[in-house]
Amino acid sequence: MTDYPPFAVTVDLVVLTVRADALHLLLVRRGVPPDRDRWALPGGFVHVDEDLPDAAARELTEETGLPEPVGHLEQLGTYGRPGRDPRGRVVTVAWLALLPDLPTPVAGSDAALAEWVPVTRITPGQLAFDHDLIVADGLERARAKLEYTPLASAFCPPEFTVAQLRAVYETVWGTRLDPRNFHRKVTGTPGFVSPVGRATEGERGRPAQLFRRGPATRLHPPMLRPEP
Amino acid sequence: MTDYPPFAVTVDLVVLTVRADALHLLLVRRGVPPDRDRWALPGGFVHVDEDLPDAAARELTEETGLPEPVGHLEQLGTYGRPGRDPRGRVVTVAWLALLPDLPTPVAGSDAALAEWVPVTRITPGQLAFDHDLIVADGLERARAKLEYTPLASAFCPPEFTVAQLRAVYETVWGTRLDPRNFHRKVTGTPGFVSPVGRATEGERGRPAQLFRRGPATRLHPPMLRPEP
DNA sequence: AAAATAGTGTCTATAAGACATTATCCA
DNA sequence: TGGATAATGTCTTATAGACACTATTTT
Repeated sequence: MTDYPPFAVTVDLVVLTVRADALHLLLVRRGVPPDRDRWALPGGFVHVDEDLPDAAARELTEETGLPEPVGHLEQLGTYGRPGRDPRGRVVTVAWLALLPDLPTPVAGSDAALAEWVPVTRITPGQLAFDHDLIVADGLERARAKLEYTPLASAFCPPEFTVAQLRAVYETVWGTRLDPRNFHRKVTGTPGFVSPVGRATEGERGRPAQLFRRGPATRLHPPMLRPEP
Repeated sequence: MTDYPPFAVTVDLVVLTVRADALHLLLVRRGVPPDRDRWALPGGFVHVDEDLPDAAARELTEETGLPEPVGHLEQLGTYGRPGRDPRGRVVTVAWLALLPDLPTPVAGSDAALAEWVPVTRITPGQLAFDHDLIVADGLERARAKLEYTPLASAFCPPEFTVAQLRAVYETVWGTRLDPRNFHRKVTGTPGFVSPVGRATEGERGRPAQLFRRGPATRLHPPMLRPEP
């Protein structure tokens, strides 16, 4: 083992949520060099005896202040270009997290410096290290996954309406979808959503049926983005 | 940097090809401990000043003896469970390579011990380390990517027929596809393949038109696997 | 001529796009 | 009652599945 070059291994998180009809990314302002006072992805070093998914989940709870696991967390990719971190040879395993809009805003130890930033506000070169690239990859992954998985519900609370789910698609894709065709597609695709049997109360207009995430892991057939 | 636990970082390759109507995986028999004499994925340590894609490409050429880059190489995922390698904390970045059936069989320095093994011959627990899991993930990735990308042509020589391309799909998916509907789909999807203008010669039956890989990076609409 | 393989055409079933209508709440 | 939102229905178009037929080569 001592014959081989030592690396530091970190995890970095692309944490996305939908709030106020805009896609938001969780960023932290770096308090220490390098890239001090610049925005960066939340993350940190992997512990000696820690598996990679555990490290990602740990950082996610630390940065969001959420005790229980909600939403969705998956590995995005690994970035290790020499020179990407001036401190030395650091390889980072990036993860993509999709979370509902949290009623409890971020609060916790590391979360004090964390902020939700609309992805439209992020400009190239603004982020520390190679985090621009990682964010771009994460956004494309999220957009693509909505096509052939039921993961849009990861952006929703446990019980949600078809209109809420449609808002997720429209926000993440930046497109408008026909409410009637969307309703037919969602309720007609096996396992996409499961009806709760109750409806919303106290809202404007006709009450909407509530649904939970269904058992399907893939959508058959997929819901494809409208072509440009 | 010295405050943080040191890791070794390796790359491992899931190299697939289609030969004799069967999907084959490139495996090496380990010549050194640990797991000596067991089958394992080709791979090795990342060099100090080497980017991860470069390390993967280097290992690929070393193990296959191919000088020029052919086929397709993409990052598959990163595996770092503590204890996955008895030598210490080793994180491996796994890559998926799709290659045409090479007229020159594997030959080269490290390639002497490399062999093409039909994936149906691989039994659980047969491979070293956690390579069973990596192979399973690689196979699923390859099968899924054929649905919505034109990557099946990465298994073919530069010029190929529709029947050859269909054989790739049938072999990777383990299904039979209707030749006429497949022909319509391939030639009708924009950018999937580009006609060369020549045909095969000296084969049995009517000569087949030759095609090259088209400019598309995604298939619209995708070619979905037949449901079970 | 027969066998083999390539390519085209036709009909049907399924799903998506466009859009009208009805249903049920709150103010 | 009117405004707002949810849900259903209809028509058209695009695509996939099933399958018949024609075309061009080798033997």
